[in-house]
Amino acid sequence: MNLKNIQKCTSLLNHSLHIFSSTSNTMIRKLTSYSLPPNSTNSKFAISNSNLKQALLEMAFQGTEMKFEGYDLLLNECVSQKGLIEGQRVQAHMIKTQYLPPVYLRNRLIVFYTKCECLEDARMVFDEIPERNVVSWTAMISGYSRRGYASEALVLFVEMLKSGIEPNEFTFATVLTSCSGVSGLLHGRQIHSHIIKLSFDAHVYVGSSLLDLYAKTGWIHEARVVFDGLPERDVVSCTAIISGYAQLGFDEEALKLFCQLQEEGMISNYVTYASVLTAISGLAAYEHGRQVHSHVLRFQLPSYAVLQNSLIDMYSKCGNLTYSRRIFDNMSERTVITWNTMLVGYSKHGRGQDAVKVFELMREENKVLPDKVTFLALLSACSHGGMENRGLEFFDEMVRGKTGVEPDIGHYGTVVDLLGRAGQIEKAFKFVKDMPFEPTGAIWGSLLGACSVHQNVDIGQYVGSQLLIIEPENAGNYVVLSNLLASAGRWNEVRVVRDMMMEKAITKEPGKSWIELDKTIHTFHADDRSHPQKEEVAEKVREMSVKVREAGYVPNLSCVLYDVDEEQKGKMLLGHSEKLALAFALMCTPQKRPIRVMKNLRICVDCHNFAKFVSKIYEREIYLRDKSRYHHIVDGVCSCGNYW
DNA sequence: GGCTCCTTAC
Repeated sequence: MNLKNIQKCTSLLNHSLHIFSSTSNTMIRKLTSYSLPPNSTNSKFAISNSNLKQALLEMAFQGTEMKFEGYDLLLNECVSQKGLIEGQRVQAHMIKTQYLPPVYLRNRLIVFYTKCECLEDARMVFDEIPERNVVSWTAMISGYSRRGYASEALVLFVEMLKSGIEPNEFTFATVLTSCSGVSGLLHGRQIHSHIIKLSFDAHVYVGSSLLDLYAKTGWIHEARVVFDGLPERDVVSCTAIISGYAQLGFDEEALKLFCQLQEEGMISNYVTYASVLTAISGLAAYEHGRQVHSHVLRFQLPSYAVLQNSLIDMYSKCGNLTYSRRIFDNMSERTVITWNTMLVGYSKHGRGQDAVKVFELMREENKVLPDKVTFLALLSACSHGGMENRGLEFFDEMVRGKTGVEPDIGHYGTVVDLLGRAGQIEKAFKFVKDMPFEPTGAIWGSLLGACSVHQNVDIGQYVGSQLLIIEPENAGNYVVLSNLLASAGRWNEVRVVRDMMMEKAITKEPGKSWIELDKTIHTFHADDRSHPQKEEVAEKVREMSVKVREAGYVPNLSCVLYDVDEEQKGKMLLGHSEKLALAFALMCTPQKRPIRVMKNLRICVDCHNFAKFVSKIYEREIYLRDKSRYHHIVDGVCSCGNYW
């Protein structure tokens, strides 16, 4: 567009200021301020391959009279290209040529503005529609909901009902996404009955949205009922229910359903794979993970960052950091989650140096800014990797406002962990007392753990008493505290703590371990009597126990929290689920093959020690993943350095 | 013309 046209366009737009009153003054002022066309080579339309659209746009800029079809085409293009300036010009053109757009075009304008993240402008258009129809309302509700303005969306939905416009399947599918949290469930239920009343409950999109809402608020059973009741299923509804299970930690159910639906012919998309990979990561079901990856490669799905990120996470949680890093290195566009996932991977594997290197790479590239999670992962990597000073330096940078991320309670917690792990109990204790937040159960808990490892009974006793006030229901706290007191011979206090525990009838989350064999998950509970091969497993454990004792293993009886005699304690230790899983793995896998055992809680000291002996005697590499990190045990030595 | 599912940390 030449200079003459630019001038013409500008003066025409300036004219519009006083001519039209149908659009509010602020809007006109805003639009006229955009009246200078951008350099046409920079314009998104300049690279658009449609000559027609280009011609139309230039006509519009020059003030040529336009009709419905022209505006329609242009706005459509503006929406898909997210061309904010171009779209504003199109609206400016309507104003200046006194064109009064029908509802249809005004709805297009709402969509255009919401897609360009200009919600206020969208609302202005919405407010000025003389006869709003169901599409106008839905478009505006969708705009609010997409941008995270849930309550605005709900308010508008209620206004819509009051105004007498009846919602349809589009409206319901949209408005349900604005219901989340506890109050969301309440609204969701009300909307659900409305849906049934108006007979939209058989609609797939509505159903997907509805079941997703139930899943997100924790009502997975209701979600499943909605899913099973759908007359037809599509990828999205299937993904929603799989993801629902995975998000709530029902990993086995998620994976099972995925396999079942796949057999029934479901064609997955990248969201489905990302969702099921979350479950696979939780289970560390390596064989399933590899299979999903090969599916992704075979079907040549485009390299969506979301999918790549979940693959990185899957490999890291299945113990194969090399593959994680390979995918990471091959990515052309990394998001902050990509970097975080890689950092978390190194952190969980105790590879602090590598984590710091990745973080430095992130800073050098300077394409993506670190966020809260980045620093959480970085600090925890320093902590697990024994890099106390490096961690403190990073934290100091945060406190001095040099990182763009303000430290929150979570970051303070990792510093407590860092100091405690390094044996600086007093410093850690002072840090907790001086920090600008009220200490949480997690923070006292990590400090208590450190006191226990480094045998600081005095601070430990104080920390423990604080912890029992905040988290009286957490059995683990009682166990650690009573063991610490026992190790110092303070038997009376041990008795008090144990009595408190019994009195409050605290139930510990049942420990379980599992392994994957030929894509089947075998789960073991302590003293398992349910596994079909329980006899052989028990026999194998006895055999292992004899062999490791010969090699110098001594049972650590303090890991038993029940008040029974020593012989009984020894027997109970051998019933721990990770030992059963280990035994089963030795029985069922060929010699020399690495063993991968997963545990839902933190591994106990005795089992850790036991596994080290097993790795040496049976010549097996053992990958042991517990709740907080990875233990890679080779020839009797663990990557965690005996501290976790 | 306006719909649904999405990866990291606790």
